[in-house]
Formats: sequence, C-alpha cells, structure tokens
Amino acid sequence: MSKVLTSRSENYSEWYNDLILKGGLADYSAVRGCMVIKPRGFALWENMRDTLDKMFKDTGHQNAYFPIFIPKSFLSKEAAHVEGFAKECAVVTHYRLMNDPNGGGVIVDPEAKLEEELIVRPTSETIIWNTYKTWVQSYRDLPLLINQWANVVRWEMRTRLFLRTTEFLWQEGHTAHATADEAIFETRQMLDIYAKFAEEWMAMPVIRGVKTANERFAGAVDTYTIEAMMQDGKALQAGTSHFLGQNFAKAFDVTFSDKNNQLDFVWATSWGVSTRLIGALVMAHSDDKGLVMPPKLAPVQVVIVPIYKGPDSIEKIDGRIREIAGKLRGAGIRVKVDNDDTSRPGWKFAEYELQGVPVRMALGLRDIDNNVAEVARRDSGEKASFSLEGIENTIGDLLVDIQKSMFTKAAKFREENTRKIDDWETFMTSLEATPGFILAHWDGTPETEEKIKELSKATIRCIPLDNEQEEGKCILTGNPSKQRVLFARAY
RNA sequence: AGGGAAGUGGCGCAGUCCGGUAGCGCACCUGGUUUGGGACCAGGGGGUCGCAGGUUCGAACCCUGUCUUCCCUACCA
Repeated sequence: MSKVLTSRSENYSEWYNDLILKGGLADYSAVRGCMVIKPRGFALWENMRDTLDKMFKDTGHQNAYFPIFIPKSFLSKEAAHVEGFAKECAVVTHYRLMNDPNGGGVIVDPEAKLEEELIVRPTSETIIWNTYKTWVQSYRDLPLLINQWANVVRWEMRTRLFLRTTEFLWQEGHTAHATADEAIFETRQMLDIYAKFAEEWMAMPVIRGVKTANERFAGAVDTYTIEAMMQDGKALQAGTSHFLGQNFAKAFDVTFSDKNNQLDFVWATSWGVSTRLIGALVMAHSDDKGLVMPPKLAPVQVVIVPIYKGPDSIEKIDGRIREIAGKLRGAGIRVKVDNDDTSRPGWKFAEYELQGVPVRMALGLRDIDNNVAEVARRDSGEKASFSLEGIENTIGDLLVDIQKSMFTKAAKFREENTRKIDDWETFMTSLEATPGFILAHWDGTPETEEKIKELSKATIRCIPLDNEQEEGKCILTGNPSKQRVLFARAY
C-alpha cells in the first residue's frame, strides 16, 4: 500500500493539505488563491449553514441579500474601516472586452472605463449601512436584524485551503439597534451562538473573549471572538462578533426618532463565520488516517460495506442491507450503502476513514447468519460486533457517544496544552518547545502587545470573558496587571 | 514586494550534468480470477516535455527571454 497521507508529526501543513485534497473536500482552482469546493466539502458546509441559519432565525433574524459590488466612495466613509481593507481589495475598472485589433485574443476595451470603480466586497458593512439609511426612520423600525449568506473577496498575499482563500463563503449579520445596551446584548448573544455551534456541533471547544485594540475589526468599538486550538497547538479564530457603536451610523448618517422625537444615531453590530470553519473542523479532529467528522455535521454518518463471497451471496446480503439502511434512515440517520462491486472492502474501509465517516458497518454472510454487523467507529478505531436487533437505536446511541468523545478529546488536548506562565524566558522557550495557549499577564498597552508579537510571533488571541481577576506583573515589562490574557501563535 | 525551488500523459515523478526523437508508479479502458483492511494476471489508450526565440544535421536536455506555480517573511475570517 502506498502512503496516502503525510503524517501530522512529519509536516503539519502538508498533512492538512492532504486531508482536504485527498478527503475530497476541495481542489485548487485555475484562479490564483481560489479553490473549488467539491460536493463532499459543500455538503459539510450546507450542514453547517443550515444549523447556523436555524439558530439565527430562532433569535429573530432574517436573511437578505446585498450586491457584490461596492462603489469605491462608500469605502472611504469610515476611516478605520478603509484602513483595514484597502490593501486587499479587488477593483472593477471596466465593463467590456473587445477583440484585440493587433490580433490574438481579447483585451479590455479602453472606452469602457467605469466612471466610479467598483470594489468586490471584502465585507458588506458599507453597502448595507448605505441601504439601512433608507430603511430606518423611527424607533419602530428597530431593531433591524439581518443576515446574509454570501461570498466575499480579499486579495491576500498568501492563501491556504479553507483557512485563507481569495474568495470565501460566509454569513455576515448586520443589525441596528436603538440603544447601546441592546446592541451589546446582540453582539454577545451571537458570540454565544457561535460558541454553542462550535462546541455542540463541531465538537470543538472554544474560548470566548474580547480582542485587544490591535486585533479589533476595522471600524468596531469591540470585537468578540471564539478561539479554538488546533492539533499543532496554534490558535484559530473561528468566529467574530463586533459591537460597532455608532461608527457606521455616523459614517452613513443612519438616524432615527426615539419616543420623545429626539433624533439619534443607531447602534450597530456585525458578526460572521466563514468556510474557515471547515478548516477548523479538519485541523481539530483529523488524524493520520484522514478526516474525522463529528456525527452531527457529517454528510454521511454511517456507511455500510457489504462483504461478498461469490456472486450468489450478493443478493442475500444486498437484501439484508437495504432493510438495515431503511431502519437507520427511519431513525433519522444519514446512511450510505456502498455496494459498488468495482472496489474491494479493504479499499472502501480505507477510503471512508479518509473521508471521516463516523461509523462503518461491514456485513457479510457470516454476520447475517449470526444476526450481527461489524461496527467500527472512526474516532477511536474501535471495532465491535453489534446485534442487528434494534440496530437503529444502537447506532443512534453510538453517534451521540462519538460526538461527545470527540469534544472530550479536543477539550483534554486543549487543557494539556494550556499553561500559565509568569516569566519571559519560559514564555519564549515554551512557545518553541511545545506550542499551545499561554495565560500570562500583560500591562494592557498596545506597545507591549506589539513588542511581544515581534519577539515571539505570539499574539493576544483574546481577553477571555468572565476572566478571573488576579494581580500580577506583565510578562515582558513587569508593569502591574489585573488579569491574565490568552497568548498563542495563530493561523 | 525580498529570498528559495519547480514547470515532462489526469496525479506524483525520473530523464537535463554528458543533445540522438520520451519513461516509471498511481489512475484510466478491456477480459478474466477475486472480495472480512487500499487484490492479481494479461492486454490497451493517453504527453508537439510551460511559452517564445536561438545554437545544432538533430533539443525535454545547451543559451537568451518570458510566463506560471509552490515554499519562507508582513496583513487577514
């Protein structure tokens, strides 16, 4: 057997790329920095999307859609916002091609220059707030709770499948409120929804926290984040929720009359998660055999592989398998039956492990005679013989257990790789030797944060919410500090 | 943008130093035997060697130019 995957310990980046490509989630595309999401990867995204979408709607949000193009002038209305995105925007300057008069292919028609260039949205705050201006007049129009599922483009220098691509899919929520308190509540509520999704659906423990000024979203007053630990000990920002204050309302002149007929600017939030979640899922759980999907999101939860012994057994086995698959589906389980006769069982076993299917059932004549199936769980690799009597309940319970075990395992890994450190030397050696999360004191100044980043490549991932207050001395400067913050190297 | 490497069937590569008309593994197609951990045998199809010039009787190989991609540094969901 030739080696299929690079091992985690050998080369973490290559391992990750192999998982995506060979696990069939995505491919590189003809366009630099962009990727093709393949059906298997997209099915995973759809499961994520549908789950999140329901959570958004359960909290009163509605979906809408805004244009992909943003007039250049919109971007200059909020100073910090431009600053943050200007360097990575794709710009549309022309609207027509023509045949090259000098022969050859087509060229941009110089006559067809746009009067005002259009930016391909890197995020939609500006075009949305320009619209909200016309939607909001009175406190009766508030709150405005809108989400959009869309693609955005950020012209990054270096890309990485799912984690950082030039174009990516995401959802972005944009809300408007009458009071700051209400907007802050919304910001926190959406952060909690993201955390719940990460932990209960992705089986990925996250730390909720607030970003420091340096790491804040361009144009936000406060940026909240969920940070997850990947298996190489690095941090990944998995979702953000921003309290935007009145910044965008002021930039786009969005005002409303309150009950006392007083005019005020609205208070805003925005929040988003992207296809990066797929990258997070892959890096958080997979092993050297391939992907490991949490049952709640896995496009296929159970694969049934028949084991034939000569052509006469096929009919007998297939009949029994259809029956079992029917029972499982009846119990709401997503089942695939692989009775493709062109590949052998051993190949299928390896393939579904690569794809991360949580449960595999193998069924041969031997099993049918004993009224059992061989059941293997992907997360631990354990195999056992299960009675076919009430198999739908047994498998249902098993899926629940796998979901739970995956979370427990990831949480344990995070705990083992999170340390409290109080001196600079240990901080540096620890980052090199055993990457992970470090809880350390910081004097609260952007300068110190910047200096630490420069020296160690570690950034403050967040100031955890409900953080324990504790007197201490800054890891770098020795200045007084009131609490520990979360440091890590990050993706 | 600065430094490093690579472009050869669908994928991964060898061949380049030393020029002689393209090969290996996987995948694919046909037939057969198989099927409880990535099967085996036999036969078969597919590449103007990134592109453009040049040197030469002759270029994947030498020379010049050019384009592209990947890796390492700064930004980011």
